[in-house]
Amino acid sequence: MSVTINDVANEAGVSKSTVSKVLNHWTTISPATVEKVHAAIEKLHYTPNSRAVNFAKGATSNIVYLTNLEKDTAYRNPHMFDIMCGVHHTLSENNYSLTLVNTSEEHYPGEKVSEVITSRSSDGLIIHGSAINKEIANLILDAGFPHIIIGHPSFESCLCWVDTNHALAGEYAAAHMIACGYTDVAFIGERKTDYISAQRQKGFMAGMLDRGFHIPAARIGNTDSSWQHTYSVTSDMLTQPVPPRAIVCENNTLALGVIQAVKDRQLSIPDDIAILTFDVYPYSSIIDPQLTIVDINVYDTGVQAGSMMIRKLQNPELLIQSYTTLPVIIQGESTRPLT
Amino acid sequence: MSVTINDVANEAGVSKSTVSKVLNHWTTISPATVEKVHAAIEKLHYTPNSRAVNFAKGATSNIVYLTNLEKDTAYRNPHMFDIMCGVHHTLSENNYSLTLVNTSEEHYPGEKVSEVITSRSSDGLIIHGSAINKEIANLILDAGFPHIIIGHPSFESCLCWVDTNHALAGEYAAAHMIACGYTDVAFIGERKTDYISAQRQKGFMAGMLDRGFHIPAARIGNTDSSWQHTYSVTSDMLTQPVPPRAIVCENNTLALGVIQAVKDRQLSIPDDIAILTFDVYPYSSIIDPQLTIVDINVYDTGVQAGSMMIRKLQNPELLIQSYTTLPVIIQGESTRPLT
DNA sequence: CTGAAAGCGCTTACAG
DNA sequence: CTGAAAGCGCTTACAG
Repeated sequence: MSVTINDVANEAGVSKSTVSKVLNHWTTISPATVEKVHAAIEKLHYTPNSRAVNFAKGATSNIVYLTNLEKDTAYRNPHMFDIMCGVHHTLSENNYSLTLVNTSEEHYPGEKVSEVITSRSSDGLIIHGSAINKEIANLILDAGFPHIIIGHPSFESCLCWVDTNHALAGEYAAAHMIACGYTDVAFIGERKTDYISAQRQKGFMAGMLDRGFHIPAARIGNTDSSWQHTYSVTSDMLTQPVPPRAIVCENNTLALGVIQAVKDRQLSIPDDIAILTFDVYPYSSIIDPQLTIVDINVYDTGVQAGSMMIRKLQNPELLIQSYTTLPVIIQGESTRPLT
Repeated sequence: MSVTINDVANEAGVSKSTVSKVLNHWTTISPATVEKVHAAIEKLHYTPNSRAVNFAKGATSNIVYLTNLEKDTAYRNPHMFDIMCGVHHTLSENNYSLTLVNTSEEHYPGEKVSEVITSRSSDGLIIHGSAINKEIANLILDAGFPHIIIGHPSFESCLCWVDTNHALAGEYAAAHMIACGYTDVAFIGERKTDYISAQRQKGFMAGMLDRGFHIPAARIGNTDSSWQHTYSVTSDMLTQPVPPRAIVCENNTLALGVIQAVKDRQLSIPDDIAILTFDVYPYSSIIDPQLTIVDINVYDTGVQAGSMMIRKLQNPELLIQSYTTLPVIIQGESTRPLT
């Protein structure tokens, strides 16, 4: 039917071993032969059958992206797909393909991972943080299967992972506020037990302190993440004898409550109260006023995870546990340099 | 190294042909033999090497999802990923895997499609409407490669596609308005040349007419999609001697302009003016008031596309050109039955 | 109902 | 620098 390596060998007048070596860029082939083989390939429009290549080489040039995929996941968690696009970009540059595997419909934990590992249908596994658990960790570790987890697993292990440094993003927030001239800045976060919120707060406070400004406890508000609670915590802060000059909100949802509390007090943003938040959310664009945001480039996180996977594949012994963060300030109308 | 079909054959005391037949559910094997083979498989924890299976069968059990993937695609076009999740769901139920291929970084149009087709790395191609063009169409058609396009291509062809019936969604909007008791309903859409807007308008008007209500031209507003224009078109409509009782907005972005125009006139939603729009957008949830929406279940569109692909694979001659739409009314606070 | 044998299209030691 | 041969682990006519 379709043209095979034998047809090319015949056309070029060489053996199929030689054609294979040309295809795989062996350096021992004479330039003249390489030339002949290429001419034959062109003439016959030959493309290697990847199924045969995979089988002979014992590898697939395919990586699995393991995550939870349900109706509406795309709306609720667009970040996960942005990460995926970054992963895809790097892998595709390195001639690897990316296959999706869904853990949300498993019959038992680890079902899909065992399938991937035992069926030898891919060379490595990139796992979104939301899909990792101990069962999966053990399967991977026992099999010695190449993997990268996106997001620090919540349990101790010698898994390979990449994660975002949220404290660093908090420092960026502090740096921006100081650069604008705001020195009395409050922080509205989630519960103290929320990992990301706590990290951002820590980084923010450290960043302020490094620049000579200590943030007192009265300037820190912890909420249960609800609109109502955020509104009331913010209102309390604004009615103190000396209200803060600026507020860092730990996320966009909190920002909605904070903005309303500020507006209801007839205060102007940013002239009376400046506001900064983290992460571009799907609805960031219609928040009024347009907020200044410390955004984490999660696409880049995906790109990094892809590179790590390529390195793992070349050097399976490699233990990777790394923080990779690219924070970006997106300047909105809710902060402005004091003149 | 790992356990092969030969090991299983030895363990079970049969030939590897027999093991293969059991694996492939041939009906000619005696129950006793099937039993023995299964026992051996269990004992050895055997899983077929999918690379070998693919090669021997001349198929991959893999489908490619072709689309544009860039940084921020996930935020700008979450619908595309929701469709993808639907496709993945169906394929995975049928033991097919889904591999992502990106057309946005091609060196020349059709590059990725040729690769997919000639490398025989997948059994079929599902193409998101945004990625289809004539080059790709010709490659697919010439190769006779199994494919489903999601979205009616803009050019004439005998490609297989599935698409959404937007006129039907328009009819749903009309039905909902009438059910609430609103009979004098305006429609605010995009330019007349916008396909989706025109279809929705057509369906809406037909739906109203079917129920005995003719919508006059003065109740139709076409905009250039900008906030400003939408605001002014709406304002004009509201200042007519008899303003409409309800407004159907062709999308959420238009709805933002419409809502502002209504509010600025001190009119109450839905008591003075009821509002309905189409599609759940990422920021639908924070629009105030929460809008009543005719949503298209695009996950279901993906599910349907997946089924179509499975049918195509079983019957390659099948020509599929079908509208598959599952509109859903999401009741918000912007419409309410008149009592 | 079962098995021996050929074949799927490559890669890779190995010999020359 | 090149080629003959074995091998990768299955499937599938075909014969019995």
